[in-house]
Amino acid sequence: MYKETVYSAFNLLMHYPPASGAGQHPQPQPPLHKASQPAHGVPQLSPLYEHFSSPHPTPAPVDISQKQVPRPLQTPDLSGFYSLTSGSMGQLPHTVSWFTHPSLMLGSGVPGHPAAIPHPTIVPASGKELQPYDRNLKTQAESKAEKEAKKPTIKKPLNAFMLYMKEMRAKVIAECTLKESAAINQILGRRWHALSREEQAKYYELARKERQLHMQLYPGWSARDNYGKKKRRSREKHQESTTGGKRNAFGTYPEKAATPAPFLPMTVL
DNA sequence: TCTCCTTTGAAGTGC
DNA sequence: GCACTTCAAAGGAGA
Repeated sequence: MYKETVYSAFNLLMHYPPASGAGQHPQPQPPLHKASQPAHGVPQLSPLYEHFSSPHPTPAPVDISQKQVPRPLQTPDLSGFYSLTSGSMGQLPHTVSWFTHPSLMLGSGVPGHPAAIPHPTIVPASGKELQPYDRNLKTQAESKAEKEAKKPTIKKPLNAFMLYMKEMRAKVIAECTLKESAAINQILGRRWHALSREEQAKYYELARKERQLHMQLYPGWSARDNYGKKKRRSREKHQESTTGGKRNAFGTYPEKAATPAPFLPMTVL
């Protein structure tokens, strides 16, 4: 099974090799707002890749009126949203994600909201559902740190690529019979680079709206709040994986790819 | 059970 | 202002 997974991913990557060489991170694309053509270095699609590539239809203008959709006063049915990859966003990628994305499911988690339903971005730090208070287990011995750890965590809003991954993951899994997320994410990363500016713009716009909404819902929240809540691998290991190289004698990573300037279309205001 | 892997982008930190 | 770090999602693999 694992072999199949590896072979599948390998075949796909061989047909759509990294722009900057095997094992390397693709070179950052020029800022999209500066490029009128697909970024330099983006390889032409092979027939195989074309098979996997499923360009989005020309995006319809984002319907801002979606914001006005009445908020549910009862527990929202999250099934559609958590089965997002099986349908909702895939079918209505240009309008629905605003309302169906986990962190955008309004009507819950808003302080003082009558529904008092936890917002989907709010999860226990453990990542598991909150359980009723257990008197038998809770003692004074429970450390303050542990209590802190069990406080609900407000997640970061998803960026454009994360929104894209969420929408396309199921499709890649179905097409490639892959299940391993690391391999799937590699494929999605290459697909992302192969998207047109317009297609990417759609996701940048969704991400921008999500950030705005997140700020409105949680005015005092900072990404720093979640720092240290995940145990991270060693820095050196992470750097080697993200730069494709080891630290030099100066302790730096000379080939660190610069982050392309974000593309912030002003089409919807 | 927990962490890593793997991707991009946003945001935080440190100098 | 730049370079670097962390965290968002996902689920299999391995310790």
